[in-house]
Amino acid sequence: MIFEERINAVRHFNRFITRQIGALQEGLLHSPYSLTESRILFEIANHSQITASDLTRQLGLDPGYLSRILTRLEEQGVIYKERSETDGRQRILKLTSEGKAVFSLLNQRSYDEVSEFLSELSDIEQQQLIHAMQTIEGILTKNRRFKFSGPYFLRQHEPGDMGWIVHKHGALYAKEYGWNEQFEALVAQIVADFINHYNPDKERCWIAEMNGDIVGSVMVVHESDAIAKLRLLLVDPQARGLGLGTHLVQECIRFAKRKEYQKLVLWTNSVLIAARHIYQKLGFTLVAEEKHHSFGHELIGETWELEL
Amino acid sequence: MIFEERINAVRHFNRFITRQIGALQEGLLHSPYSLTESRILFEIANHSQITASDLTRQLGLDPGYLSRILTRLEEQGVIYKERSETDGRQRILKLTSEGKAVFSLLNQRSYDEVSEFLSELSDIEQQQLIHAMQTIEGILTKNRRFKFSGPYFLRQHEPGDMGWIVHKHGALYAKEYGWNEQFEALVAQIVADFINHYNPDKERCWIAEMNGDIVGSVMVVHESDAIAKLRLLLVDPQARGLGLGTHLVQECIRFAKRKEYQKLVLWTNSVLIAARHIYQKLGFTLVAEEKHHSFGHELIGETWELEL
DNA sequence: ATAAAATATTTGACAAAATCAAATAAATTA
DNA sequence: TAATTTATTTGATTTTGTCAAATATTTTAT
Repeated sequence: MIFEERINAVRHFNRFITRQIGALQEGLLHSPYSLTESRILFEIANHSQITASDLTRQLGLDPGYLSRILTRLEEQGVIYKERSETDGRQRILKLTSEGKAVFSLLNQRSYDEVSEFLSELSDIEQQQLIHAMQTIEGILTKNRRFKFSGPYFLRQHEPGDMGWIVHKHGALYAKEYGWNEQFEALVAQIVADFINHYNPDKERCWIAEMNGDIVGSVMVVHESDAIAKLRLLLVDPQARGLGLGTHLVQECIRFAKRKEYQKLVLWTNSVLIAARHIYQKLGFTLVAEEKHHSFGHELIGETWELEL
Repeated sequence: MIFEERINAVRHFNRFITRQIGALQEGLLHSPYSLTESRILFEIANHSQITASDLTRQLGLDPGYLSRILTRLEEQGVIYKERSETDGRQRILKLTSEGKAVFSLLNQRSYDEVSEFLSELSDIEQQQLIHAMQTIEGILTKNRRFKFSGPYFLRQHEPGDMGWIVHKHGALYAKEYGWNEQFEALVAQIVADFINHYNPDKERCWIAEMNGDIVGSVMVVHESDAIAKLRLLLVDPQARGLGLGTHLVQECIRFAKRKEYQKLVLWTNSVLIAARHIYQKLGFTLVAEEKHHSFGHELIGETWELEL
């Protein structure tokens, strides 16, 4: 197939999917809520700490328009707003118990609709369809030209995120470096400490989300009044190459400066090449190395520091 | 992957593509025309005989809304309306020369945008993407649940369609039955005769379109004042199983009755099982058979008739 | 051949969805 | 401490879309 035909094939698909988009969401349509309202309810239901500005980024909506929709939903008694404790400008959005019932119905209808559609396809067709959808999503998100307003966005942690961090570290390092479950245990210990001693004024965790999936994390913890420690930097393979790792570390540096730490330190291992590059590029210096036998391998641990 | 995960994968893609849809059409967006207007201009530019009601079917728009958009486009001087000669209620929509310039610019911008996006992908990725898009389109259009307002629609022929009929007959019968180029020559002769002696009062050709592609055809020609002949019934493989063949033949029967023919006849071959089924189901009877050597094969020709 | 039904398009009256600019309050940076 | 940025809200307005009814023609039924 020559290049020109490929272009036309893509344009053809664009026209096709534009026509289908209403039909794809039909399950959400036959309800007193518009498609946009349903999308908003879906996001609120799936995040315990979401704010209006998160929604504008995630769904690409105008802030004023969104604000009015949220006010209406609040009047109808499906959501309520709570003043954020870490930032007085923000309002945390949550479903009321009535809202949960409403969402559950919408969600069920959409689920059933897709279920019914899928069940009419053969097993092979189902596999082909899902594989094709994942291929398209993968290729479109990797390519920045198609970003809406950044392919990913950062937020602070909320319940459930810590489990993701542990799971992802365990799975990813096992797969890429062959590390054993001792590593997952170490990560579990770190997040347990973070939760138990969390001090919002001095510590922070960032979660990166892309298309509704969590794709990255990092945290800054209090070591002493002068020293902050960066921990658990992770970028999911599906989000690599987007500058997400750098963005996360920059966020940590800005936070540490703002909170008047004098030094940001971190511990890593020499095999983690991609992470090392980021630290180096952002001005960290390697101050110590030591061999250790951990996670089933011979490793070289490294301590890096950044004067703020 | 278990069934439940598949459902969630599809729903995830639906949310993803809903977000992306604006970005996908970005090339059309930075212009004085809205996405809907651009889609309308695209359809008008690509059909020399299109009407407003065709557009409502193709694009799924409200007739009143569409009428107003068309009036506006006419006031702006990009399109004009012409009374249809075969149906006084219809207005044929066409681009003015200014409209052609406007469309050409829009079209070029959209083309360039996609071209630039594609060129940033590797050859493998391009192939994967296009294959995935075609897979999705194929599976979604075959499944009636996702239809907008019927997966296909019928219209009368317009310039360019006859070439498609010849090409498609040649390619399809060569592929499925191994017929040689003699067959394509015969088809070419038939369409040439149709065009040269076309009598709108007594003859008609229908073209079926689906997602912007032509996927089927059939024609009724005048044999004598009492006898009409059905010719060149064709259904593209991508549209099989939708009842299109039956629909096309029914259209022919209705037309022949209306025009007060007493009999509708047709000639076919015994190997064309699917077509035979349709004729039988709609009341045609087999009145004659004869062996003949044509198109490189030994065939049994059949004559079918329907009393009207 | 004529009356009734269906189709293509237009128009009027509205409602819903979305945009833009400006205002306010809190947090961050210089 | 002042200036800037960010999150949210509000007012004014435009765009987009829906629904029902009207008109002209064509098609179907009798």
